[in-house]
Amino acid sequence: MSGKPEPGAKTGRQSLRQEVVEGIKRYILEEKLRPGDPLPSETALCEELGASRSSVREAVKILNALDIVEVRHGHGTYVGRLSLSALVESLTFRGMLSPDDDFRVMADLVDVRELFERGMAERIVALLTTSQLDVLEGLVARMRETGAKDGHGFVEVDREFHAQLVKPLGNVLIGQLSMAFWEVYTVVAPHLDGFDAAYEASTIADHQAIVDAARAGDVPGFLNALTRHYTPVRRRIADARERREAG
Amino acid sequence: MSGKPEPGAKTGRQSLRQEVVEGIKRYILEEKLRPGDPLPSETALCEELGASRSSVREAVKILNALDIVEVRHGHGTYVGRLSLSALVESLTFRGMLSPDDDFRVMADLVDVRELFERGMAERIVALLTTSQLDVLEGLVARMRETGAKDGHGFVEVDREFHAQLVKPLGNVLIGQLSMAFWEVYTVVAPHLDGFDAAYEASTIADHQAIVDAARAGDVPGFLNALTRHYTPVRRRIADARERREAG
DNA sequence: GCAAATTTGTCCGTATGTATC
DNA sequence: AGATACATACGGACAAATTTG
Repeated sequence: MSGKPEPGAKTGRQSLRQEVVEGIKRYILEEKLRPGDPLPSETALCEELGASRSSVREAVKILNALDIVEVRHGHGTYVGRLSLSALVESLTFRGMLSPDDDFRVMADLVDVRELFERGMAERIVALLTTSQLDVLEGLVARMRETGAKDGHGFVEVDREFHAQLVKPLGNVLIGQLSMAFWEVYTVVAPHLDGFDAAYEASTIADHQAIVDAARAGDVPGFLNALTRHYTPVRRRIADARERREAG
Repeated sequence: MSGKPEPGAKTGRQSLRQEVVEGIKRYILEEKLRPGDPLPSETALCEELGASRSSVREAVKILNALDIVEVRHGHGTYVGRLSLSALVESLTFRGMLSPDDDFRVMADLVDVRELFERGMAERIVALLTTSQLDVLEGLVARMRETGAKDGHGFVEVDREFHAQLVKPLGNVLIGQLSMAFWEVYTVVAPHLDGFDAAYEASTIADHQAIVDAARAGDVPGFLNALTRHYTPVRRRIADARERREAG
């Protein structure tokens, strides 16, 4: 029980930390805990899993990075929200790291976002209710008001628009991935030198066209509107890339 | 420099650990390191970032979970591969956790995989070279040989097939996401009680049909083949769900 | 508002396992 | 085999945050 790491279990075992990680995961599964439920304190986990506090802490930090566990200082440890925050962190850093390939990361990102909306176009148009369409219309209206003065607010409304767009699908994974990519895009884009973050005036009209086509049940029109919306985004990335290679 | 955590910086700051996380990321960015490049040792990072080993270790473990950093015991710390391993871990656990909603996670997963291939159908058919088609054909042939005797080998070939299918797109994100979802699926599926993991005999024929359509440049046929391939997968998930709700 | 209790955050010192030379 | 450099793990102590009486 003291310093020694269990000389009895000499059989080739993983790092103790990894054992603790699996132990905590197993604990959550076996106790059938749900996001937000409290976990034993660090000292309690030490006893339960037979490890020192350092090992338990490192394990908890790993699970925290994956949003499997949530830690509140001076309060306790809880089951995490299981969001895709780890994907955001990882992809954001990848976008920052690549020295000349960073534009490709952004292009790939936008491609996937467009793919989600194009590929689900039929279902989106069919499933959007009148009230959901009104919400989208309201967001476009907010774009018109916010657009000129507040850049940050505009971006936020834009985000919400695309979140609402894929919502009727009922596929939570698509929604979360879409938002994760959106977040990565907005974080990485400003760091690309020569990147023009300004939104074209046409952006608002493009969003309006998407809503109009959806309301009319016009799938081809919906797809056309998506093309008009994403083309300038792709164009901006390509322009910035050329500008760097040139200048 | 001793025990106290810099009383001078009283301005509302994050946890020191998070500071160290950001510090290490900044170090990699500023030094323009690439995956595989060595990082300073833990003790060196302690000095450089003004933190104790515990804090540095916890920070390194967090970055390790995101594959931003890779640790080799007794050797050193290196820049990670920036894979999507964190997404796999996170989604896998989500699939295991949900008490009755786990089938939905799987269904969402399969939907996205199919969406990738359906949405990119035109580009895939157009971009697949003859040699790439031969590779796909060879994988189908290996399915025929491996199929009966070795279930695990079959699954591996299946995985490789879909990896090769999205490869010509040149969108690394789609390829990695596709493989990540595939991995989650194969890990979670066996844990769903009443889930029939056996592959239908038609699976091989469905893959062959995909190759044939692609070789013929027949996009509608390619889409049909994808439908035939994914329908039984979706059916199996729906069956398992009904079986649980019934039994 | 204060103080006590609980819990996480941070530090240090030391010993051990592992890989390279 | 020995030496060195590194990550792994332990245990104890104190600081900081949060809740509760």
